[in-house]
Amino acid sequence: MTGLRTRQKADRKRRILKASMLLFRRSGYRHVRIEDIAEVAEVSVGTVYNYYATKGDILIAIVAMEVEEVLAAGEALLATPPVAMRGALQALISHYYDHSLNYLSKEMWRAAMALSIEAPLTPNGVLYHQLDDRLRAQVQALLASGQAQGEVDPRLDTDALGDLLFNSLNMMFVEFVSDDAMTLEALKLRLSRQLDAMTRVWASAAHGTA
Amino acid sequence: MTGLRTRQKADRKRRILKASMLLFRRSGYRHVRIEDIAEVAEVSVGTVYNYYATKGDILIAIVAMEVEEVLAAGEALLATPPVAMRGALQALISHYYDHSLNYLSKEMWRAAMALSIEAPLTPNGVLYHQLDDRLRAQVQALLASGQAQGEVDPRLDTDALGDLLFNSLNMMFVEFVSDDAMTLEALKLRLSRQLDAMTRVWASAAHGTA
DNA sequence: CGTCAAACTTGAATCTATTCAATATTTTTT
DNA sequence: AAAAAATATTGAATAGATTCAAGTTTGACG
Repeated sequence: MTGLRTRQKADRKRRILKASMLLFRRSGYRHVRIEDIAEVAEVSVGTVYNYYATKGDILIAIVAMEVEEVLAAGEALLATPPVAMRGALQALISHYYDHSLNYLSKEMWRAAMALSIEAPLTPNGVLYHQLDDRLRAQVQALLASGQAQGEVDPRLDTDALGDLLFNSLNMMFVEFVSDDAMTLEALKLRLSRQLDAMTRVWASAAHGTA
Repeated sequence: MTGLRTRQKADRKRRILKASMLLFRRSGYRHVRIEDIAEVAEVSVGTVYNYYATKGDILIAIVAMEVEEVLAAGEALLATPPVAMRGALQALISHYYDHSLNYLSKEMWRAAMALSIEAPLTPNGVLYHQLDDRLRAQVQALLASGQAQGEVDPRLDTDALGDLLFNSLNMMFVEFVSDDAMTLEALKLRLSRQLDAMTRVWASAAHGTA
């Protein structure tokens, strides 16, 4: 049987995370004070800091949940090799986007991104960047698998193109969360136009239709 | 003749900005307290806030100086239409990168980016995004001019491709400033690989060499 | 000049994230 | 099961950005 202390620890940590999610979504990350979280989680301010080193850590824990789910879904998509690259890319990335507001509000995303940029060497920042790298690798893997199937011109540098595309989709996501008025639809439309521009070229190169 | 008050105002504002640049570069944005700036600028804390609404405003003012210079140099490059698109893009973007550490340290860039993301609606955030948009427009204009000259396949959507490329170069810059060990060389190499991947395809499309 | 209003400056007070020394609880040892 | 050790909790204290009421300085006008 688990020791009392171990159970209490897990329970307190869960309560703190749950309270934070609730409050962050309701009132915004910035506006919520540690004191508020402590109150809802029924612990003291000091205890919150026993479980999470900073307020930002709590937020990044929520981001990690979000991204892990998206990555898992991405793995599933990658498991069945794509029929058409253009559609597969659109599907993968759209899924990233569609899932993004499940746990986090736009304001929470902004705060998380700001954190990861401002303090890239904290455990937080490192974790955030690792998640990004795994997403990037997924996009690159999809392109590589398309190339292996002859869907993509074999002369293309799929790693570089995947890098290019991932960077862009990531930056577009930054702009999406930076603009409360921007819809998912608008975001996906912008993505779509870039995918068209990219893949139209590939096609012409691959089939020699110039 | 200018009133005394007007002159004093300009003088104080300049002193505050100068003191801030000095201190930010020497000790890092985070580490510098408004009190330190006030002391070096020989004004009180309250006065600093009379000229800049927040600490971040001072930083963004420095960023704006930096980016305005880069934009001006970019205009010059655009004035003489490119001979080879690949080289022109590399030259334009390399210039952005090379100039970037003239006024700002990596740590200052990180702080500025974090600010602009976290608070996109403040005058600060808006200004930062406008600067970004002007840079983006420059990349797109270069591509468009290359297309007008027949350097780039006329069927390509240069706005979308410019958007794609700009997003990527911007995100790579984020990663550059997030990693104190990363050199400008490494950054430009990564860019170069993406440009190769992009332009190799265009060339084959444009010249029908597939 | 002398006076008044407008525009500035000032630093003490406020608001929050974070730290830390004092307690309190749980586990281990005897 | 008492004592000692290990581990957690607590909230008061600290630090630094920002605010604001009170006090100054400047410029306009007689």
